[in-house]
Amino acid sequence: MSHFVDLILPLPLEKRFTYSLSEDEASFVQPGMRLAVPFGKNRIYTGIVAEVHQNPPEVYEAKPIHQILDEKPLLTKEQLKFWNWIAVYYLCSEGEVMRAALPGAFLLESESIVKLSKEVEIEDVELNDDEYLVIEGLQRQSSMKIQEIEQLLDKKKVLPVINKLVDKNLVSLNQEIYEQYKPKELRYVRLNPAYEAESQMHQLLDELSRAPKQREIVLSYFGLTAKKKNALKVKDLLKETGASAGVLKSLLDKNIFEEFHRETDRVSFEGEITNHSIKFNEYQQRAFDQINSNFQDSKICLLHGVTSSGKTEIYIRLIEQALEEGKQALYLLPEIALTTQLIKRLQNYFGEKVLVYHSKYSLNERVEIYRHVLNNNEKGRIVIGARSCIFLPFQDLGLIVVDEEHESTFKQFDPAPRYHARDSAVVLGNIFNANIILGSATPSMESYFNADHNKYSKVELTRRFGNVLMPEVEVVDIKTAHRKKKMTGHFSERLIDEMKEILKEGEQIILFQNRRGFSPVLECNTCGHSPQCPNCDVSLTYHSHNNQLRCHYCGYHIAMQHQCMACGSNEISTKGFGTEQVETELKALFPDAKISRMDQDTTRGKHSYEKIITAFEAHDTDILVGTQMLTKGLDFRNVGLVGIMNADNLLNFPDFRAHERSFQLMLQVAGRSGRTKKRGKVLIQTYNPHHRIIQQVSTGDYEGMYKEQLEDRYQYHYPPYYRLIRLTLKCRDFSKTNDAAEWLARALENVFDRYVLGPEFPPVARIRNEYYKNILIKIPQKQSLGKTKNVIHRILNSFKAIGAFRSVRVIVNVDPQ
DNA sequence: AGCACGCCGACT
DNA sequence: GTCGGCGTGCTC
Repeated sequence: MSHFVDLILPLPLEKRFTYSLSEDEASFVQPGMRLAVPFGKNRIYTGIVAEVHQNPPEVYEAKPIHQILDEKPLLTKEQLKFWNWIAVYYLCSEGEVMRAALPGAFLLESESIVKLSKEVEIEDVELNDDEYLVIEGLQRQSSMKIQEIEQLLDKKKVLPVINKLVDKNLVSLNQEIYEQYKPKELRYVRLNPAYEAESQMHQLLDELSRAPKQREIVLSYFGLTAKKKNALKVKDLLKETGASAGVLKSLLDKNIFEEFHRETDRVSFEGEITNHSIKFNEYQQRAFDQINSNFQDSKICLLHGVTSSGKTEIYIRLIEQALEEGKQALYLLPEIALTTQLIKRLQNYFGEKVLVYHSKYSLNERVEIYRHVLNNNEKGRIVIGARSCIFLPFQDLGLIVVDEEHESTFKQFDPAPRYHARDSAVVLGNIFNANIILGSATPSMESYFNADHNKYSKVELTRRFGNVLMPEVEVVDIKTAHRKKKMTGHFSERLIDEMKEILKEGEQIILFQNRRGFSPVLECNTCGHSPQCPNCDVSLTYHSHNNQLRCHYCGYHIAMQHQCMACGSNEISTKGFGTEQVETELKALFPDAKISRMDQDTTRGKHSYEKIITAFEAHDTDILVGTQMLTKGLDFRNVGLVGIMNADNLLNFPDFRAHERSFQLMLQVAGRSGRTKKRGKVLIQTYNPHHRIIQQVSTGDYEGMYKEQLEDRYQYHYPPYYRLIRLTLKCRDFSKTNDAAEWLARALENVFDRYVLGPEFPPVARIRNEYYKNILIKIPQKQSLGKTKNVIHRILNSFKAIGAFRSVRVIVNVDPQ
């Protein structure tokens, strides 16, 4: 009987691929294991076993596999099920899910290696220049990668050259597979057992009398090993004696010491559990009890708690509860909120049971965390991290916390799978029958709607911890202020006065300026021309720190221009304002204050984000200017005032979620103010002081905002009443993009009729010299989601079959944010 | 996605 | 003449 295996390969291809297995292999291979398989002419890929079976493929001969990479499955049954759900729901391939889900180090790929054939007489063979260079190179370094040969010959197509050499039997072409994960090893030393007897020991010390440094090391070794019996790290020994590595080396060379290596764990927590036991206030206690009783009949609970109402303590107790039942817990956070503050808090409580999983972590660290979770180790019982955490191989998940559930960064934008971690977590939770808690001070419309319609249960926390009052919000009308000439740059008189007051009292200030879509752009005062990016349809923005004009989309940059490129005029000014300009104006207004800025430019380095935060916490900064980064779960104690520089550029964003977003953002920034005893203050500068959202922010009226927005969403057919799928077409050829979009929209309209919108150019219609066009499909609640997706799938397949549109790519985004 | 293959214009 | 560009088709 022959055996076959269906594999998921990490490619954007829909199909699984079938390979043949030997009898032995078939008895060993299980779903979830990794296999290395040949793919295409000369490549090797890592595939995941989806199924082992005995049905030979009908139209082709299955290739045998190359190698089995795992002893036992790397993926659980639950994961395979979950991957499949993501692929079906978000209209992408399982292979794309695989790429997102597995730490890169698990995906071995082959590389072609060229080697010199053995025992050939090169002298008698005729070689051209390129061939000669390759042979000469191989005589020097025995094997070369294709890329190295490309460099050597300084051309791109080297394969013809290599093939000729292979034909002449001079070289061979092999595939080499790399295991990317390398266990971290620590160096240890021990005394050569020959010296262990007491007499030998004395003799040794005598021998070393003329090498005092070496003698000292030996003595310290005895000292250290006497205390604890286990092996001694080289690092510790050298640290104790202060001797150099050289001295130890001579002892090793003399065979007095022996060196050996041991694998160690990269992910470890070295602090102490301080375990400040949690004291709930009555409101927290009530919420906690309510959540627990809700979990009895509904597994998903929305925790709506105002800023600093103590949601984290509730999460911690819920996690503790899950652990007591012997289960694992997952704590999801939006990317930007991965603050050390929260992680420390959890680690102080749970010690090394907590692991942080994050895309910024190294290849190797991620592999180790993955294994800990897979083996259901003590370490890693609690995983905290951003969206990709949902792909870890949980064995017995008892609780998922989705903190700041309204955050749109939970949605992956690019590349596929374009999944929403909150929504996917709900599905993951279902698979494990786990409890799920979605928490936010400003829940998303979708989640609140679900709670409203009894899909989720809901618990409210309306009091701040320690009964601190919600900040007092004041709206400043800058239209009037401008008219009355009471503005200094972008600062109203009210804001300046308030800031002076706060600084006098030694408190801190946060100023919020949303940069999105509103960066400083150069404009000629004579002809109105502003420099454009040659590759994208956007204006270049001015960055003062390096005096450059940059494109935010493709990274194109030129030096700052002092003459208009169109008319040559010298009168150029910057329009729009970002954090940088706020900072400059601040320095003029408050020359004595210590000012710091937090935005994409200042947080580029690995720890720069942390540095800014720490400096602010330590009160080394008086005024912090920043973008939305400021809003994310930072817990400052001494902020007396939060200023929102301009609320209007948030509100006027062309998106159906703009109002919801503005409300959430403003309320979240406002929440940074006054977290200790004293009541904080928030100043909102706006041209539209009577805008409903501004009013709702100033009274903290979530319910009002929700009701009103819901009305709009109903009226204009948007979520949560309608689901959305956005198709984006992308191509280097402008008219092809148009034609293809038109074709696709018509085909969709045939089925979905008026629920198809577009095609439309997005706000930025050309990026990196590629043209974009969007089609939006709205799906009414009663329409079957599955069937709709099947239809879209079918239409996309007919689309791909049209030769003229072959160069047009279609990006599918389900539930676009 | 990668990669081979094939066709076309631009140069040593 | 060859090199490198890109469009097309295929991968068990």
